[in-house]
Amino acid sequence: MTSAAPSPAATDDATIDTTLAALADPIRRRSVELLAERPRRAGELAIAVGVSPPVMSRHLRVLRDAALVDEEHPPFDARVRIYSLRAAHMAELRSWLAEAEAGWSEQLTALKEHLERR
Amino acid sequence: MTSAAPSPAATDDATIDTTLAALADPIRRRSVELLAERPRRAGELAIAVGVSPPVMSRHLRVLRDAALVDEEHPPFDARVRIYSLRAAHMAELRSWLAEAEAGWSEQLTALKEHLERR
DNA sequence: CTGGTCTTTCCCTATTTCGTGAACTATTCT
DNA sequence: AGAATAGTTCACGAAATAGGGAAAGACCAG
Repeated sequence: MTSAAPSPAATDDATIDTTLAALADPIRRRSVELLAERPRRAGELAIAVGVSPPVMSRHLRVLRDAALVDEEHPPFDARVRIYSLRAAHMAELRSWLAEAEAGWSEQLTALKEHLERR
Repeated sequence: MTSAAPSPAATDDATIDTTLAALADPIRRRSVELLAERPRRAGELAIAVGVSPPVMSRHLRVLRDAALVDEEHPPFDARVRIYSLRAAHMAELRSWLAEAEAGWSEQLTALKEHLERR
């Protein structure tokens, strides 16, 4: 609305919204799982998850915008892009989960009682 | 496709996929936050999150399909639907997160070593 | 310089989803 | 019975997103 918008930087654009939206896709989540083991190249990921390079590239872009992965050029071959996991913004998701679970714990107690009474 | 589809029960249809997809929406996540405090009626939620009843109803349907919330009719007024949180399928998300984080911890260790060696 | 490799971007179409407004079901109140 | 309430479902069009394939950009090897 106002002309003097805060204009959040692309790197800072990662909210819980974008994090969850990024992880909501099976291919992206699979990629994250693979990257959890060790950093990998884009093409390696494309083959591993079974998608074409263009599709993989776009999914990696989403993960990058969500600040879930980090892109880097290896010194030996500048064509290659090596992707690795960033833990930082995942912590935000974790804290949100923990907060929500705090509320559940109360209801969990009630649920347990309910189940035991059956 | 085939007429004899496995037809997964609506209650059992909750995978991590659907869980994350459900939580990816701001309105739905806000609803979950509100339900974490205490169970609420559908209309109450609609007003709280600032959406029209039809929209709220649909979002609640998504949360219900994801097995994140539970619907129940109160004894005093059968028109009302009271929604409450279900913790069960969220545990799946938590375990997935923990698994992914297990992979990160190794990389964090390696990173620390790398930084200390410089 | 030329060919081959790794990855991304662009154009296009198909599918999904969101929100609005009207209509509908079920239930309560007078 | 008749009107009002609580909530859901069914139209519709608008917007975002996913996938495929062609082509471009950047780079290494001969």
